Amino acid sequence: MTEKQKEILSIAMELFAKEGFDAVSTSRIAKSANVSEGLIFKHFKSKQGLLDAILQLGQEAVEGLLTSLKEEDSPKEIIRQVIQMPFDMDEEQYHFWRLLYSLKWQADVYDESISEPIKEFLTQAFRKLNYGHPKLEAETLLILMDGIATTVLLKKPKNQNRLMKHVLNKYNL
Amino acid sequence: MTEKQKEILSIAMELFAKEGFDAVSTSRIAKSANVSEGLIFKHFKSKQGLLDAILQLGQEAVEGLLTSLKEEDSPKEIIRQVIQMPFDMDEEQYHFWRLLYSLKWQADVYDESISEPIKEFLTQAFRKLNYGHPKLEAETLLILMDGIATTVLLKKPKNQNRLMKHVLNKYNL
DNA sequence: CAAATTTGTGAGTGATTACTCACTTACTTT
DNA sequence: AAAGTAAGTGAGTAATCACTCACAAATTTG
Repeated sequence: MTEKQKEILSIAMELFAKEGFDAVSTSRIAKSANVSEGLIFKHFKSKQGLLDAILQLGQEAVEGLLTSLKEEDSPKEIIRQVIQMPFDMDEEQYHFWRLLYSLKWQADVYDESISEPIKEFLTQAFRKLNYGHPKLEAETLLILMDGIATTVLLKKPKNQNRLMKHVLNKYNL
Repeated sequence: MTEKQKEILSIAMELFAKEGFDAVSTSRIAKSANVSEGLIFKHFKSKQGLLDAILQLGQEAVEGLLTSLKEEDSPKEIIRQVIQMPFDMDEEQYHFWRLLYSLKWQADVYDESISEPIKEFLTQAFRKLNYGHPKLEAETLLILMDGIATTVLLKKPKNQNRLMKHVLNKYNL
């Protein structure tokens, strides 16, 4: 991948995440990335193709995270890691997730395939801990994490740490 | 308010909610509402003005809900009502909330003024019930409700009732 | 009833959109 | 070094965008 390709992807992800896919024009992306507009279409075929490439890269990064979860077998540790996830994101992850969350609301593009495997792990973990309704418990925790991710992505609250500890405490961690 | 005005507002809210503010053109709104495009601008000045009018109406409807919460003084009942909120929406409320939630992700328009008063009520309720950290508890519940509202608005899950009862059960209700 | 105001139309506006294309420049391969 | 391929440019395109405006129809007011 060329330097300019990487630059286009990086700038586009940041702009899409901050302002929304529809609100950012290919001409603005080209200017911000110091690249001719034509190059975007040479490499990514269309604006949608550019978005697809961004999502593809992010998806692969997420799968890396999942692998480390898979190797963990202590149920308490699995739950702890899931709860901690939204609280430690670097800037690139931050942009990716913000983009992904904003795309949920665009017509019919919602995709829950990312959280589905995590739900499986959580269900197993709650079952091992003898929770009454492990699947429902996993769904509820995931929904809570979705809410937490949303507030972190949108509001960057100051007392994230207190919130995290409070949630961990609710699950005796 | 004219019939055509109401029609414009209703159609625009539905389209904005389903496809996003940027993705819907004034020309499409006019066609869907069987109205000339000029009329939209005569009544609402700009596309942004149309959005503002929609949000204004929704805001007023929400304030009605808050009033009934205010009159409730049993802490358990307050918490129960907050938890039940996202599970009973009529179609118009559904469109309004979906629009509001999608707008969160547009650049810098996020507005938490709607949930702020609810947070106050909840904090008081948790305090009355001798929870250790009533404010943190209220924040956490609101974040969970935000996550639940998101899944209801996006996925319309089949077993909403089981989820609701599970959450109520977590708060001994 | 007449005047005035409001409601409504539809053809137009310049600006911006995603995208194309003929072309040059840089790098690889033989 | 010659030929072939990939990277990159920038001016152009038709379509669509939000918005305006001169005007007509309907309604309200004096």
